[in-house]
Amino acid sequence: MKEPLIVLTGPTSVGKTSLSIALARQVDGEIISADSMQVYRHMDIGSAKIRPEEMDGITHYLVDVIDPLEDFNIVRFQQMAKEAMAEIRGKGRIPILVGGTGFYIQAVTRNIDFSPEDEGTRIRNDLEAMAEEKGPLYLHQMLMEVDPESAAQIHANNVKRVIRALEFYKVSGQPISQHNEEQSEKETPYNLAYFVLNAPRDLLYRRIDQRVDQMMQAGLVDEVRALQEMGCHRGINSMQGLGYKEILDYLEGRTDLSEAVRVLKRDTRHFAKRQLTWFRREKDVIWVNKEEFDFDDNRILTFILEKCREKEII
RNA sequence: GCCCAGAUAGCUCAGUUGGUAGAGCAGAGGACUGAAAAUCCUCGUGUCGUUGGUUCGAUUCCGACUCUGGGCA
Repeated sequence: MKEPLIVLTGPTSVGKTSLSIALARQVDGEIISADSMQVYRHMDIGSAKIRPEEMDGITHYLVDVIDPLEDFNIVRFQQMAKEAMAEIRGKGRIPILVGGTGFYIQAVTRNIDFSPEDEGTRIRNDLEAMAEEKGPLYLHQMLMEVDPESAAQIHANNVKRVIRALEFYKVSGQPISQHNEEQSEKETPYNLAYFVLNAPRDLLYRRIDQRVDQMMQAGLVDEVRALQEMGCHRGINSMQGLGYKEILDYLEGRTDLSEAVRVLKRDTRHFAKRQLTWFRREKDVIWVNKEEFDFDDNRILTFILEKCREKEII
């Protein structure tokens, strides 16, 4: 019998957090955060991080574990998530993956293979410099020569993706297109129940706008200023998060505050849309449309538990 | 009351030397396998304010009207 794993996700501000606590209570589970920003310490308001008192005694993993100046990525996430799952299972409990970073969830549920690459970053810096100097088409040409299949799939303007493909080829000697194809054929090693919480688009957007206003009232500007004083700047991974890059733009005088807030709301709406696109593509996902349950969390929870029983997870 | 300037896509506006129109933003869809809250791609028909006139033909020129700014009384 495969080991059970519950996933609870959905677009930003749909209401995952409160539901996740109730779910953990019901199934005797512990929560692993699948969120690329809540891993960082000192980034509480902007990442809408769960507060300790909200946890209601449920153990959380991968929240507040990385320094904002440190680099974090999907490989480290996958490794730490696997360790957390082992620990939870050791206690006889069920791991629940909760968060909005679809790529991170996929790394776990499909157990994507990331082989070690130490020299990656040096190559990456060289390629970035080259892109800067000679333009995106030049790099795309380079990719065309070593991995025509990837070159056909990746748009030349998508410099990050082109660089990664080139980097992969240089380090492994294998085209990334081939690697990706192999990985995409993998089946999940878990007995999986993958729930995507969703709500009507206009409602979702209204909640996003409201939530940004609440973040501002809660002192987002002060939080970002403190991070700035710790040495954080827009070049590092953690400061690419929504709420951080916009407020940094304001603090560094590139824009005024009302414009920063406007852009933050807009980009958060765009982000929610991209999250939904990602989940639509994932197979074997159970959609939970809140309006079908009259927005009643108890009814939603009952439905989720029912599905978990069907799959013999609980 | 008079004078001037506007009235074109959900919003801000461009434009048509008269042959029924296009940008940005908003919005929608998609990609994604070591930056992923990142990065990238695709998608624009709307009584061109209303109504007469000139014209083969008017959103474009002329008149009247309505509304919105601004100015003068």
